[in-house]
Amino acid sequence: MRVASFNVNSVRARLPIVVGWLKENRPEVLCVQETKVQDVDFPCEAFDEIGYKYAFKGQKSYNGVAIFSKNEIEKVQFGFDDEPEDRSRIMRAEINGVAVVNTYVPQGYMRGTEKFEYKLRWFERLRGYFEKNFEVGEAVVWVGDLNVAPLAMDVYDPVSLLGHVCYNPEVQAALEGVMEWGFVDVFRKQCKEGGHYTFWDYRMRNSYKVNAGWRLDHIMASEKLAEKSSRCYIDKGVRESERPSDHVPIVAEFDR
DNA sequence: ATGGTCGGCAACCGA
Repeated sequence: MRVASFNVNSVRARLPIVVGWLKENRPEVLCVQETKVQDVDFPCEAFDEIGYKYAFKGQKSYNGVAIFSKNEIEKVQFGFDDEPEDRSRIMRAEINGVAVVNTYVPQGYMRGTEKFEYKLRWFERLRGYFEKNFEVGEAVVWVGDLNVAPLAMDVYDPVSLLGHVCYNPEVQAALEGVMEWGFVDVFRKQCKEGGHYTFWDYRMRNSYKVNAGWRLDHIMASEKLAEKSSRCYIDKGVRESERPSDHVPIVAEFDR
């Protein structure tokens, strides 16, 4: 099965791109982040027409997560279990017997702020979430915009960017704390070379052209599932579209 | 490679 993750930066603004990408690629699972739409306004019809099922939770203007699948999406839950906040940042479901967790991790604004502390705490809560809801031996895939570049090779300029909220030792350790539950970075397992990015900042002129990017979007698989991974790639094709997102999809393929 | 652009939504916030 193929599992993909894509920060769409508004599912309505990017509707032709998302629908076109699903039609062309037909993955079993696509997780998206930053849908930026309230549930009543979610563009369901466009996905009905191409034979994709969906589950989503959003809010006005910010955040919002969704899962699309050709197959049944079962056991859907939003948020950190019973906690009311962040229901539009984390969701899970079961698809084809695989547990799928889709997250949009808080960006963190700046180090030394409450928002950054919240981001660090968010990873700690996530570790607890995996411990509580899943067994290390099962097939779990955790994907999303994690807002962390794990290694120096995952940012375009590791010297000047060191200390950024998405590239510093504290967030890297926070991510590592979740990984230690039993996850494998599937892209890094399949590709050892740096310079492969999933995000290019809109605010930096020509960032895409000069490949001034970051690897912030990830597909993490439990060891049992990661053993079955056969490919993992970043799909930059969507960049050819009109009005592309600042992120591109990442796709992982697992043998049955 | 050292800078600013988007999306949502109606003034700026968040990335």
